[in-house]
Amino acid sequence: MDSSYVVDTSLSINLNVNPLPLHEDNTHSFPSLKHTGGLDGDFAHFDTKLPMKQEVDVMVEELKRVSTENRKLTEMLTDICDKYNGLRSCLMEYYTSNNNNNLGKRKVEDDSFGHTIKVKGDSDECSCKKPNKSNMTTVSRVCVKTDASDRSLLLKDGYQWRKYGQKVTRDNPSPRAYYKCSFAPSCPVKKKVQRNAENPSVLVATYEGEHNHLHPLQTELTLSMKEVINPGCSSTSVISSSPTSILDCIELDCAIVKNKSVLDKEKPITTTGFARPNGFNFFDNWENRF
DNA sequence: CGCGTTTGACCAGCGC
DNA sequence: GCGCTGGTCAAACGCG
Repeated sequence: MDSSYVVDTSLSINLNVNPLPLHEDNTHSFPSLKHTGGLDGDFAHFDTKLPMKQEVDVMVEELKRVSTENRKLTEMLTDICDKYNGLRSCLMEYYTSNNNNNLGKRKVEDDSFGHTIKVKGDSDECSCKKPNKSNMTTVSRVCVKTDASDRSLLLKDGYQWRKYGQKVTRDNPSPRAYYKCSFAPSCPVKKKVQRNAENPSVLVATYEGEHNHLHPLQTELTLSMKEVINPGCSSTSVISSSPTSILDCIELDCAIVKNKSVLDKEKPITTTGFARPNGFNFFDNWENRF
């Protein structure tokens, strides 16, 4: 599952956006394609050589072909969404089963992916100072390499966060910033962001709790999918926006999944394509969107 | 004027 | 009980 999960997210899908050259008869039905000159000249040729009725027939045929393509693309999009949801479910099941195996331990050293760690009675860091209010708290850690000269504690992940505190801790000279999720008023998720003590260019974000709302991009995706289902809405907007949103969501999961090595060795991601040594990382992609 | 950030004060848990 | 520490609150401030 893992390999397909990653491989299937590539953009190598043949959307057949411009299939005209593949159909030999297109050059017969649409004379302008016979030439490589400017559009004006082609259409002039088109206008002068074909009778009106034949021109209409050609355009109707072209319209049918585009409609068919549009339908196929919509089906592909729906299929991709289904596959994505299926893979996501598998991933969540894997997390759940993996966490169940670790319930006996007081502290989970490492889950399989370093993504979501169910901790019984305590957070994953700071072993001991304060017990959590609930017995089971979802805690995840994400390490992101940033520009060493950038001293900000801003870490964009697509959600909306409100900073409510900053503190210098004893074991780390760099301050720790405290954030609450502000996308939904009742969302209990908190985030702590602090630079790695040994490597200040690495931002360590600790997420506590689970969002009780969809990811902002998933919300957008849901709305877009409704447009697909609703025949009254234009499909062009869907085609232009949804696939990137889907792939972005997949990229987010992939990036988090691949943080296992980061959590194991406490060093930043450098090989996934989402984070690079020069400070660019996949969060920059998110930042460009918000 | 609304919203987000900053920052000092305050609170609670833990060790001695 | 006291001091240390991490976490949270809330008034002040800045920005668009």
